Amino acid sequence: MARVSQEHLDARRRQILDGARRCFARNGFHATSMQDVLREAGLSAGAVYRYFRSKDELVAAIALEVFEEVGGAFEAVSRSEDPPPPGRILGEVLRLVLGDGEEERVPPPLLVQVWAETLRSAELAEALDKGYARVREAWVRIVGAYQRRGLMRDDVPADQVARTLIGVAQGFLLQRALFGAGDVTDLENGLLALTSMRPPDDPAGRADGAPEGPPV
Amino acid sequence: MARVSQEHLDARRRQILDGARRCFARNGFHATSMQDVLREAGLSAGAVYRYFRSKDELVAAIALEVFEEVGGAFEAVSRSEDPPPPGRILGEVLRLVLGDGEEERVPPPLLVQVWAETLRSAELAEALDKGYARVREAWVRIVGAYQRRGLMRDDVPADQVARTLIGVAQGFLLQRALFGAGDVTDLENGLLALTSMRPPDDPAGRADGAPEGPPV
DNA sequence: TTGTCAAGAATGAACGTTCGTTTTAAGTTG
DNA sequence: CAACTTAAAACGAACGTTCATTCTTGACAA
Repeated sequence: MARVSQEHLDARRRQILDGARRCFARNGFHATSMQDVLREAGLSAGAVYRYFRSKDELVAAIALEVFEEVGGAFEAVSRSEDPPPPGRILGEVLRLVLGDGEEERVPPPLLVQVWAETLRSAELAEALDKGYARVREAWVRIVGAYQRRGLMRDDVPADQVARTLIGVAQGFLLQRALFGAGDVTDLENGLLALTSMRPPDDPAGRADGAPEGPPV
Repeated sequence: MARVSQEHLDARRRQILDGARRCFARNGFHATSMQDVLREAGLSAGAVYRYFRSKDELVAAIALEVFEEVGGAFEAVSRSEDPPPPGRILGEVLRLVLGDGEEERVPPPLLVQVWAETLRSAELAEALDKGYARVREAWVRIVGAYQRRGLMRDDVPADQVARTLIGVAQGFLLQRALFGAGDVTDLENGLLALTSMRPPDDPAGRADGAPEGPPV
């Protein structure tokens, strides 16, 4: 038998995934042809189709990887018992997702393509739903900690705040993909300014009052 | 002459755009074939190609429409001299974008597809850049008003706060597209809670101090 | 160690399909 | 009838995928 080592098989698979990632990040899933992927991976059609049964399978594999990496970043920072302010903690998440300087992790354009593809694939939608549920739970705990410590009014359901915070991170990643610019520090500052706002009808700045009527 | 009235021409064009919008919102630009568009619009190939020279032109027309609608919503609410709190004003924007109950405006899934396509098209990227610049200017004015009134610390550049707020709206729209759920009211509440936070090392809740060190 | 050999891995030309678009002919309207 | 719109068939190009073939690998006999 001329069976090749498992490491070799894994490396080949990764080689294909990496090449495909570059293509997909550059041109999206549908505008990238298999020929493009083959060229970028430096392999022939037959070789690639030994590792992935179809283009769809390749797309799904990459999308699931992206979910894993992004979801992992969101959960990794939620372990703290004494959570830092929202701006800092979101900054940590984003630095994990973007790759801290040296090695690039998830290119924001690829993430946008994955979002778009998720709208068309039931399999991806299910995976994203599960990942999102886990992330949301983790962040509900963070918000709960804020509320228990009296740092945040607790008459707003923690889930709504958690979703808003996750949305802030997603919006930042989207802007990174679309406009390139925007440092993580800018987001940290922006959120810092928002969290330190003073309700307009309450110049004293009491934070746990009901400055503008109860939420609906 | 069998020349048809201008109204008829406009109506036909709109009929095509509407059908294509439904298709694109459902399946994305690339997974939608021209046959799909023709069927949905109830027209033949020859008819459609009389109004749009190519599929790309049709895609661009729809994307530009979406930019116009979303950008318009962001700017429409920025006219106020005495801006409401961020949560409320963002709620207004989103209700404009989503269509206030009755008529649907921009379906969030279509918006996600437009974002993805913008990453591949220089023409769309340019249009989005211009629209984003205008929206950002408008929101810098809003944030400036907050800061001038002492409602928000002014040691954070208004542009960074504006971009963060725009990101909140984009993140909400993304979640609407991906998960369907999430009411605009939830976002208003979430932002209300965030803006009423108390800095952790400053229990008194002074809003214009420097509760956790100056921004970088 | 070296040589042999079969099985697995990789190749790339070719296939059938489907795409966006064009062409041609029939239909419609003032 | 003339001017113009619509329908539908047909086109070339490009796509994802397959398959007959060649190359490479690693166990094993000597």
